[in-house]
Amino acid sequence: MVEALRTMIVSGRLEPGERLIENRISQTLHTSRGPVREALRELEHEGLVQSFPYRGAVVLGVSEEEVHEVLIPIRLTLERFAFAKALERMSDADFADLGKIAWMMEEAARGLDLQKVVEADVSFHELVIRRAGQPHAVQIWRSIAPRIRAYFLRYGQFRDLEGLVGEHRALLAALQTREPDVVLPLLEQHIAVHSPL
Amino acid sequence: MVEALRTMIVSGRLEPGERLIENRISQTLHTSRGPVREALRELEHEGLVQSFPYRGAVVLGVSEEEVHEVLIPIRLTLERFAFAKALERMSDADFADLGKIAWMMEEAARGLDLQKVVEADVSFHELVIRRAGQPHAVQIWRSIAPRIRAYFLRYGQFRDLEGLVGEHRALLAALQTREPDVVLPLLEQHIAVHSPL
DNA sequence: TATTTGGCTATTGTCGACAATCGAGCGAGT
DNA sequence: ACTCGCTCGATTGTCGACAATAGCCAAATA
Repeated sequence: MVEALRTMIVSGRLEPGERLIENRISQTLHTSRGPVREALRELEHEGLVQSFPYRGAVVLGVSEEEVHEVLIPIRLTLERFAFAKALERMSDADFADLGKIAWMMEEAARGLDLQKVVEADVSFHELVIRRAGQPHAVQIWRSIAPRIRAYFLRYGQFRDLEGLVGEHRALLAALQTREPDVVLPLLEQHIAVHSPL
Repeated sequence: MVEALRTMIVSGRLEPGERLIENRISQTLHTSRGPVREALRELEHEGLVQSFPYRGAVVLGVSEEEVHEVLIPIRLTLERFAFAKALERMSDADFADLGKIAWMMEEAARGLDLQKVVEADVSFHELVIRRAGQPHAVQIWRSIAPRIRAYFLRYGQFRDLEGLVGEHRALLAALQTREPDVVLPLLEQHIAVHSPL
């Protein structure tokens, strides 16, 4: 139920600056104001929404500058650590899961379904970060990823989806070598180039 | 009202692993479950609490490894950017405010009031970050700072409080020169040495 | 004895109603 | 014309009651 509202915003159906009235949302979503409030708070913590006491909430935009100068560098710091940490801890089952995600991404790319591609992309990275075994790393990832995703879905023109799939396949292969010197350079290039996801 | 619960946790009155039952909390805080729920969600987004559907929430600990290998590096990335950005935008009134905070910190340090010292420390950094004019930077800071603060208050023994004050005075002076080459090295050293805050 | 099934309790999730607050618009006085 | 204060509508903040769920324990069963 929270998910519904988030996708409404992340997918860009709501424009930045648009007001979010709890009552109206609760009606269109056929629920009460309680869950809506929680969803709004969650989105606020994800930086997609800003709310003012007694005055409501508005959809927040993401500037290119902020993405490139704040979100991406932080993401890089986070993932560099998480990937290095996860290397030793990934099981064969994990690699299989990553392969499955890569496959789903490929399917979505073939169908030009940008939404699904991005979704798979996020899952891929989140799975690795989870395997780092550091709860706070996951926590921070969750608070940053939605913004990058929103930026990509809103302003990102259709890029080289096939190439994106290839990069994740390469990342997976690199992870399987369990060699930091192989994984980290690849990761940095992956994040820097395809800046958003 | 949210603040009350947060300080209960951050200040270490609640042990990691302790269960947080909405009903009990709402009673001890003389409020209803609604605000308590919101507070818990907020704390969850700040990484101080973890909650499981239909099973409640527990206080989360912060491991030394996570602080040093995740939170501090991310904080460094964030502040490096924010300070550089804020340099050009700080007004004399801002410098005056920073001076006031430094003074309050000194008072607290003299009285060995660790809680107040840390509070002033956080304010100092948040003010500069706010002046960077990048909403998302502030957002991320808010989601990271409470954890570092909690770590410091819980496990950090009384350190060189006077020295800490001095470092902030130096930071302020550096900011007033508006020279990145002066500020950034000082900042990096400040964060790295006094690892928490 | 091991296992499953059923109810029971503690706790969170959801709802609708009411209270508090903010800002806009309006009118009176200068 | 301008400012001050007031009322009023829109919206969020708070509350108490009820519904849904997960985990536990005992009883029934093989």
